[in-house]
Amino acid sequence: MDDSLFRALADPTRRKILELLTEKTLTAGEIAEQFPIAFASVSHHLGVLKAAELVATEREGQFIRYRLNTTVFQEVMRYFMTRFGGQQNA
Amino acid sequence: MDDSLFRALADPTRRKILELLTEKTLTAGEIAEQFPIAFASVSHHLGVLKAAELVATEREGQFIRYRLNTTVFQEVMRYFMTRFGGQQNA
DNA sequence: GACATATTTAGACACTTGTATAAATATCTC
DNA sequence: GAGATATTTATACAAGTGTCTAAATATGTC
Repeated sequence: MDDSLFRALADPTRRKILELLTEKTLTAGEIAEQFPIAFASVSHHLGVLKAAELVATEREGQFIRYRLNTTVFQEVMRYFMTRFGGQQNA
Repeated sequence: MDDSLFRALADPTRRKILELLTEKTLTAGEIAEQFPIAFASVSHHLGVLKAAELVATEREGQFIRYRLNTTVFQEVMRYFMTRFGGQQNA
């Protein structure tokens, strides 16, 4: 399991970004304006999420649109299910 | 969702410890001897895991026995399932 | 109590991380 | 091309993290 994945999830701002993206795709600016930190800081977080392949991007003119990469979430869930999720309760 | 939980999961040594504990409960020493780092460093990791309530402990004479706390893993899985499970984002 | 074993805690240190501001890059409109 | 908007990259810095060695605490044995 890739270390960058869990490290990316270890920051609350980044998890909030991911949660926003479950609603709909958003541009970098639309994401940034929902946080009290500098745009450049949000951009840094987006870079971390992208490096972990938790999100994917697509340029739309001057905007860059972010969307969840659901594939990687399935990997995360499979990680937990196979190792810790199994039979002990459910 | 508690931040300490994801931070605890963000280190590969700690994830390995958790995986060891899925097999069976282990004492601190039994865990530590499986890693190339100092016992004190493993003890630190165990403290992080315990603070995140991913593991629980029980004293057994001079030993301290660690076991998984499956309840918290269920919370992690529920987090992923409810937010990112099974929805497609165009 | 004295000593050995098991484990944690205390400092110290290098490295990483989240943030900020400023500069750079990309695209659009004129 | 010039200027405006959108976003990233560069740089710096305080705070956090993982590791170490050494010291402290807890238990068991004599």
